[in-house]
Amino acid sequence: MGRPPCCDKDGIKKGPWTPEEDIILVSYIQEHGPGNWRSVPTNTGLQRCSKSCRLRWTNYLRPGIKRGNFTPHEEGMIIHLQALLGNKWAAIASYLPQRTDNDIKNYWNTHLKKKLKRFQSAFQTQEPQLPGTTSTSSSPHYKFGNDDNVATQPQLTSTCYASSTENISRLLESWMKCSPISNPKHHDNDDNNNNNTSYHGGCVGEQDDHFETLMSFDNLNDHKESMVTTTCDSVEEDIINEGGNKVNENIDSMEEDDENNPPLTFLEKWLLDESTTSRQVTEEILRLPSMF
DNA sequence: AAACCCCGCAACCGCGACCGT
DNA sequence: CACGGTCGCGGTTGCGGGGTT
Repeated sequence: MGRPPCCDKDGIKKGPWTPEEDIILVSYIQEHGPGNWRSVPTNTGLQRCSKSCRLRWTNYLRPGIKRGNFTPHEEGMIIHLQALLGNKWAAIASYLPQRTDNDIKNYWNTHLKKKLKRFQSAFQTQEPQLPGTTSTSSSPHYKFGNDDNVATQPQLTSTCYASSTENISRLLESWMKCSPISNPKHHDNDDNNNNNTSYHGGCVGEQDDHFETLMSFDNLNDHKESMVTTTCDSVEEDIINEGGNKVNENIDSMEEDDENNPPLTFLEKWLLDESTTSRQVTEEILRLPSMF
């Protein structure tokens, strides 16, 4: 609303981050924890705006990030959640803690959206009745599925980007040796930690596993609870606000079955339980694109 | 081999929400 | 309650790499 961009100031650098900048940022966050982004450029001397620092951290430097291929299961989750929540990438990302919202958004826009178009155009004449659905028009988001090529397609080829991460890892290694991991002071803003759901273990891209080892400070796990609560609330709100419009009958029936359970419970059950009907629907969808 | 085109991804931008004063 | 500052989210852009001609 007329507020000038935070990055308009002179001397604020834009564009790709250098490994050196990454090291500075990571070192600072290791010491102070994520959050209070406003003070990051000041305290680190980085010629970046606070937004840029936060973005760099959440989308690339944050530990536990998985890069590269999306598995069919991840794809199915995204399809499910997009159908449920719409373009709430942050909410979707909270169910795929190793993926960033940006990653998911990009993947949706570059892969899944196209598949939707292909699928819809191909089925405009055929109007298939998906199992478990009463009407294809009532659940339009399900009108597409997995392209075999997508999951197997290498998405992160060897680039200077990956080598940058390795450089950072190398440089950080020496830093870590002489700097025992401090206990980052948590900041009040829960939103800062929305994506910090998996700082421990998990599979990361091969170029990042070294990095992850360096970055796996356990105390960040404390942020989990607030994230889950937030997600639960937002999902519940979405379901209520939209009157279940985006939720097909399978979910409605599940909701009735689980009406004593919190919404998150049934949603997670729906998403994760391989035996649920809706899961079967997705599997059906995932099988469809082989014809394209 | 060079030029061109397409695609994927990292980063930026603008806006709304939230929080403290 | 109003206002200003900060943060997070979603949409968009632009660059670089790979593929094609």
